[in-house]
This record gives sequence, C-alpha cells and structure tokens, in this order.
Amino acid sequence: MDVFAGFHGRVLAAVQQLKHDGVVPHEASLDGITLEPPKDAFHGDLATNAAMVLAKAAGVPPRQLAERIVPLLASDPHIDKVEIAGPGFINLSLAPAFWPSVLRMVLEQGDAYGRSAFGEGEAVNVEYVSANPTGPMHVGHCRGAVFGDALANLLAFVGYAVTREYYVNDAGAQVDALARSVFLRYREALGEDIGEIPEGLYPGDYLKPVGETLAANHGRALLDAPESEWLPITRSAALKAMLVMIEDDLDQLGIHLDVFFSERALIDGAHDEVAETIAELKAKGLIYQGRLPPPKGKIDEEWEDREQLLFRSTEFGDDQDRPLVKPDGGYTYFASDIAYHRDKFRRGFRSMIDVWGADHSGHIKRMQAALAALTEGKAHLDIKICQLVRLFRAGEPVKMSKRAGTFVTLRELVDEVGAGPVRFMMLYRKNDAPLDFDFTKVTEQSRDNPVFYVQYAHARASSVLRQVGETFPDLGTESTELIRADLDRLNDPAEIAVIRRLAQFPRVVEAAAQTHEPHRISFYLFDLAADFHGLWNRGKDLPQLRFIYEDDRELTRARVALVAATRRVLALGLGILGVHALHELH
RNA sequence: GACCUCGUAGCUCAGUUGGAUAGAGCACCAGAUUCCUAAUCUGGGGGUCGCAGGUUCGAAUCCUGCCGGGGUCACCA
Repeated sequence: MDVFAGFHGRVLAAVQQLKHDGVVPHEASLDGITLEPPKDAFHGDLATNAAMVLAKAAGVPPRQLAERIVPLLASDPHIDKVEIAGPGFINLSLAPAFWPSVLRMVLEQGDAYGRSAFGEGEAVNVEYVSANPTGPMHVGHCRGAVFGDALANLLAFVGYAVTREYYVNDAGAQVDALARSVFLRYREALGEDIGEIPEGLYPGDYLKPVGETLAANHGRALLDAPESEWLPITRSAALKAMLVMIEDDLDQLGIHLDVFFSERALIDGAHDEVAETIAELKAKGLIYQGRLPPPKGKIDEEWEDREQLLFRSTEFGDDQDRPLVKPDGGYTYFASDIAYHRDKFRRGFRSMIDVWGADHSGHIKRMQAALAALTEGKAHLDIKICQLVRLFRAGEPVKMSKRAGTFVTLRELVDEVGAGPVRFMMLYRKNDAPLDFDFTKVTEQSRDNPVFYVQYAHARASSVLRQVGETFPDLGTESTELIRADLDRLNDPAEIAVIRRLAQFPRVVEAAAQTHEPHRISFYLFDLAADFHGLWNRGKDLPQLRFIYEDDRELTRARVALVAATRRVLALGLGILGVHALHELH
C-alpha cells in the first residue's frame, strides 16, 4: 500500500469539512485532488492541489481557499509544517519521526512491500511472444517476450490473476512450408542428396534433427506416400520440435508461459470456432460480401478487384472493412485472431493485453473493433507495441540479414551477455520507443551501464549485511531484529533521501501497473541505486557516515536497517523485471 | 494518399495520467582523489520541450492545423 495514503485521506477529510462549513459546494468533485511527493524536495514532502482544483467551484481565489485548508491539516501530529506556495499549492512537511516509520514498514512488510490489492484478483490475459513456430527465436522476438513477461509479473505483483499466453500460429501457409522443409531433411536423413533448399522453404540446419527423427520413426514409409499423407505427419513433428526449441529459448530468459494456444485447434476442435465467430458477427449484421478499394498512394500490379467476405470494422472506428476469407477459401489470419480473442473472452477474461511488434500496429483498430463487436464492449483489450531493437557492438551497428544467415538468435544474445542484462536493457526504454542494445555496454562496469549500476547497489548492500558481523558479531541482520533499531538516528540528508525514495516504491509500482509500463520500475531502480551509491560515497569521505561505524553500535544497527530495506526494495523491483539480484559482482 | 507512432540539452532518453525553477546518463569544463566501502567523487555550463493556434488558475503532457523522422496499408503471420 501507498505509505502516503493516510495523508491523502486527511486532505479529503479537510475538504469535506469545508463542504460541511459551506465554503465549498457539496456537489464539487474531489476527483482531481492529488497528494504527491513534489519533484523538488524544496517544496516539502507532500503537496496537494486541492485549493486550486476547488477554487472555481467555491468562487474563492486558490490561495485564499488554501488558507482555510491549512489549519485543518496542521493539527495532524505527523505533519510538521503546512505552507501555501506558488499559485495555491499546499505543501506539507512531515514530522521527522515519519521517515523512520516508513523504514519500519518496509522491514515489517518484507516481500509484501509495494504489493497491493489494486488488481482485486481480476483475471487478466497477457499474450506475448507469439512468434511463428518455424525456427529459433531471434532478437526481434526478444523485446516483446521480455516486455510481456515483466508486465505479467508487474500485474501479478499488484493483485491481478494473470495468465501468460502464447498464441501458436500453426495453421497458416508458413507451417506448411516448414513441413515441406522438414520432409526434405527427412529424405536427406535417408541418404538422398537434396541439393539447395528451394526458395520459400526454411534452410536452417536446426531442421535436420527433426528429419532424422522422422527417418528413425517412419523408416522409408513416407517416401512413396502422397503429400496429403506425409504433410500432416511432418507438420505435426516439426511443430512439436519447434515448440520444444522455443520453450527452451524462452527458458533461457526465465520466461515460462501458462498456455500455448494453438490456432489450428480453433478449427480442428470439436467445432469450428472461426465459423461460429463469423456466424455470431453475421447475426449482428456486421458481415457482408463486398469490394475493397485498392490502396491509395501506391500502385499495386497484383491488385485484383473482387468480392470478399468482409467484417464491418468501420462501424467501430477502423478505417476500412476487413476480409475474413482468403481467395483459396481459407480463413484470413484476422478471422482466426477474432475467434481466438472470442475464445479468451469465453474463458472468462474481461481484461486482455496483447504485446505486438511495431509492424503490426496497423492491426490494432481492427482487432479492437472486432472484440468490441463480439463482446458488446464488455471486454477491454490493450495492445502494447514494442518497437525495434537495434544491435550494436562497441558503438558500431551489428549488421543482420536473415537471408545471409547472420541474424542474431536469442540464444546467442543470452549466452554472450546473460539473461539479466538482456532483460534489464529491454526494459530500460519505453516499449513504443526504439531501443539500442550494445553488447559491449551491457557488460561494462560503469555508471552509464544501468544494469551494472543497479546490481552493484544490491551487491554493495548485500556486502554490508555480510560484513557487519565482523565488527558487531551479535548484531542480527534479520528484519525482526533491525526493526527494533533506533531509526530516529537516521537524519543525514543522504539517508533521508534514500528513505524518501523507498517510500515512493508502492506508488511507482501502482502507476506502472496501471499504465502497463514496466520500464517505470527500471528507472525507479536506477534512481534508488543512485541515492544509495550517493550515501555510500559520503562514507568514503567521512568515516562516521559509513554504514558500519565501529564507535557506535546502535547507529550501525539503524543504518544496517536502512541498507536491508534498500536491498529489499532493489530485489523486489528487479524481481518484477525478472532479473535475478546479485549478491556479489565479479 | 490514409492511419499509427515519435519529435525534450551536442548524443541517448526519462518526465509521477494537467502542476511550481523541465530532469538523468554520456560528452564537455573546473576541482578533488590512490582511497580498498576497487570497479571514482563534487561542482558547473548547456533548453523556443518541432512550429502555430486553442482549452484553463496552470500545458512537454489534452484538442486542432502544419513541418520533420519511422512504421503500416486486400490476400501472408
């Protein structure tokens, strides 16, 4: 919970009092009233805009209204000073005793600190990765995978019931191409010279073992069989192998999904869910046979004007109606994607999040249109777009070409720099902004490598907790013991700065969860690390400011409490990002 | 042409859902430091928040129109 929530209540109570006194009209809305730590500590510990928000309704200038609010707040024993500033802000300075109470709360709550019931146990489906199951994962998939996973962690942290889901696109032409590629490898395994892999098929060596397994299991039986017979067999073998490989790749990054949802199962199951979905939309009058205008601004020679089965997505804000059936009679990707989201809805999810690559951003409107149509607005779908990742090595761009086989796989990336740095860097940028990833930089031990900087703070904190026993052997470092320390003795500005930062953690977490922006956690951790390093550095110049101060056992204990709390919050934040906190660096 | 997205310090980017004097890191400048709590520290300069309007107590943030970069644009996934 937010450590400042109580003060927000005080402000609202003060305003209620003013309503009661007739200063503020009863119907005035209190929604816009905030109470937040100001950016600049010069403005106190907390600031509220209450007077400015209510001034108009009350017909009184903001500062004058603030004069009425101030005495109502000043009586609070935890509030030291109340000042009116600027256009009508009310700035609160908290009693010195407040900060130790925050620290005590962190220690008491332990791993529960920052968690909340915000999500109220609501079921949320987070769909991410969803790479084509046709080969190993490469860096292009990596960002979305990490982002989705961290977002799922974050939502779980604030009390949502999260399902992590991977949509397996195993129904399209791509997987048939995969199956044919595997069939070649099967013939190869039986001793045939297959020559060059033809254009349009998958040339990668990773399919060889799949061919070999087929050869071992089926012998030469498939060689003379018609395609209609061997294709399903090779396809299912290939898909199985690819999913094992993908799951293994994801495992390298610490990603474990709850559900792998097969696109094919939508059609091949007991009933054709796509047909059902289309029928449902048809019943709503949203399906028709029609023609689409050719794309403007570019001349497409291949364009042919023809009638197709269309969904009226324009009625829900899309730019164009969208086709559901291909010329060959099969469903379009969009059609099965609608059925897939309908399936999620029928499984009970009213809240869904999809993580997509930037190249799919043009599909957002149609998907939301379809879901709105099917669920009559009862479901909420947020689609998060992850921008490209550009790879660098010591500042130089890494050239990648899929055709030349020089694209970097996720596995290579993780093998070289480690899962933690990969995850942290992927989250050290807003999801919809492009990201530069430098192999050299993420392993550098310097301040401009945020991964190192945050881990180093955690390692330093761990080191203090390890070493304090050498000076004070009987000084326990468990929370239950540290909580009894005389925390009022922490009054150095750098110490207070760290506590203030710790106090912000719950609201940062909540804001990140609400906006679906895990990067806010990364930036918070960097700031917390900076505060902690700042405190550490003061001890370099002034030995009496060191955490372990041999002349004063009780002061040491109070400081160790601060260190333990900082370490806890660093670990919690890293945990949300899915990064393992390090106890020492090498 | 349409839609989406971005535009903030020399560079890379944050910006608490509309708050006060717009912040970090690198780079630059000036000092400190050889310390073992190694993997630096302190301070400083640097800004038309792309441009122009609008909304209001208050705009980098919301609305409109331009300018510029990127992405997408029947059927593939």
